Amino acid sequence: MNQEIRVRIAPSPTGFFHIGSARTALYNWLFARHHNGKFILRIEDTDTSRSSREMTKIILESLGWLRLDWDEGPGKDGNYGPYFQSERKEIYNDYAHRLIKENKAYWCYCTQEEIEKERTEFFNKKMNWQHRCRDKFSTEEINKRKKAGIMPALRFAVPLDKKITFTDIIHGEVEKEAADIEDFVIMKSDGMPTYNFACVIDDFLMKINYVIRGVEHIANTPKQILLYNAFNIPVPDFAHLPVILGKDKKKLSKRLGARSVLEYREEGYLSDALVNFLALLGWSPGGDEEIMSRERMIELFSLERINPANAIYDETKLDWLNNHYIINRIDQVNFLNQIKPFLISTGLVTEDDYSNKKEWLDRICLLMRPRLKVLKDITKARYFFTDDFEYEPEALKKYFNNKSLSLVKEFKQNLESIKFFDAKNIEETLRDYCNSKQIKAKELIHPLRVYITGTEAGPGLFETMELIGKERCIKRISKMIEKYEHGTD
RNA sequence: GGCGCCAUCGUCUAACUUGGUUCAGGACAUCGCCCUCUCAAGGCGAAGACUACGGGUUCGAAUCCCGUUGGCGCCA
Repeated sequence: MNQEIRVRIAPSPTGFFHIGSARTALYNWLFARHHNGKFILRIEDTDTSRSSREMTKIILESLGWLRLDWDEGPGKDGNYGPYFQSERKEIYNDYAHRLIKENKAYWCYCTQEEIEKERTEFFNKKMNWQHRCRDKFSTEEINKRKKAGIMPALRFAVPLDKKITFTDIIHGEVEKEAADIEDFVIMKSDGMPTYNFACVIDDFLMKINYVIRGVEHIANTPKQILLYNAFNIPVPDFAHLPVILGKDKKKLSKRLGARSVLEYREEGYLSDALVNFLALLGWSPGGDEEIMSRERMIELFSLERINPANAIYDETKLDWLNNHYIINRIDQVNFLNQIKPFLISTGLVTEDDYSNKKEWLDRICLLMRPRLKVLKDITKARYFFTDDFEYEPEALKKYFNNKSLSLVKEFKQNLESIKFFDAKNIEETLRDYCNSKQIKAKELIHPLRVYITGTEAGPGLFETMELIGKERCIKRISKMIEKYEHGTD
């Protein structure tokens, strides 16, 4: 086929843009890029509410951060717009009337209560139930109902004798008897199209030839195929992606800990790491290759290699991947640029400080680099930036005692005599001192770290001290000595 | 209730299309050792899956078929 491949994502701006939507977007994007096709963004905003503008912005921003660029959609006009469903109402209406004219759709004047009642009756008899009400009411009855103000919904008249089959790229053959499908609503009584209807019309008009979406829509597909047939328009190929489940095996949702894509940005995940992680959640290139650049993923991606089983979402591997990306997959300059906003947003430094002390800040960040799961973890380095930090109770319990105090107190004088307070000289001084006292270096290093940083964990002590500076180190030590002597007296 | 989808280590997955090379491979997490001033990072290693269960086909099944169970979803 020489036909250009066109795929789309159609998020609705009612919820938020979470990782499930992001993964669907990613797979569509990878597929389009792999085939040099087009990736289209369509906003399903038929439930027009005030918040939808805001939500649309979030979708655009999320995709932008993930660098999943779309070829047509909001802000990027193509020849098949508009790309907001709310601006396409006339189109749906038009198509609906074509079906009515051909007797393929009919108005349903049943009330909600009547439908409910019918359904329970059938349920109780353990019978399959599909709502059908063509020719149910006489013309007089319909007029009566119209006068009573009942607004009708438009239902599609399902051709009962058919068996619908389609080949899903991920799941293979899927079959469904048309008789098992109710005469589903295509236009609601408020004049809005239903998902199945709008989706078919839009996909057709936008020349979408591959529909890649979540499995929750696999049961909608036969209905949509019926619509394609009714309009006598070409049916696209389908690929139904497995769903991402929470730890309790329920579908990931806001309530069950699904987080918005933008939250990952705020936490300090790298978008490349998230993309890599999401790609692996349901897809694998086949071998042992796991860490891949976007280019590599585009090169290797294929729908056939998607695992049909649902995946449980577990972020531990994402944390590892993100750390790996921070250390190995971005260069120093890029790392420094990316961490800057976190230094400021976490209140560690001000914008002014940043430009004044850039070199010093860079050295701290580089020291912390292998220790960062997310960029926000830079807050662990708080003791570099301010004297106002917490002393960990556990650390104090272990190292804040008579023995360490006398050592630190004495060593303080050696520190004071260091002329060039750099890591090398500090280390030399400390090791000389320990040799002369016949003790192991770590016997002094451990308590000293706690005195100066309040914690047992962190980068090498000598580099740490150099960056904190002679004066502040000595001040902190003095303060602790004083505190100890007062506390014990 | 009907219908549809799914089922390999705790998690993500490879091998399933084209049955034998698999007493099931990799990664994360876990545990141990090494490196080391601690924590990370890095190196090495261990443990972890009778391939949900039960049948069948076959000389041979994780791989093909059927059923059961469980999970997920659609119809409201």
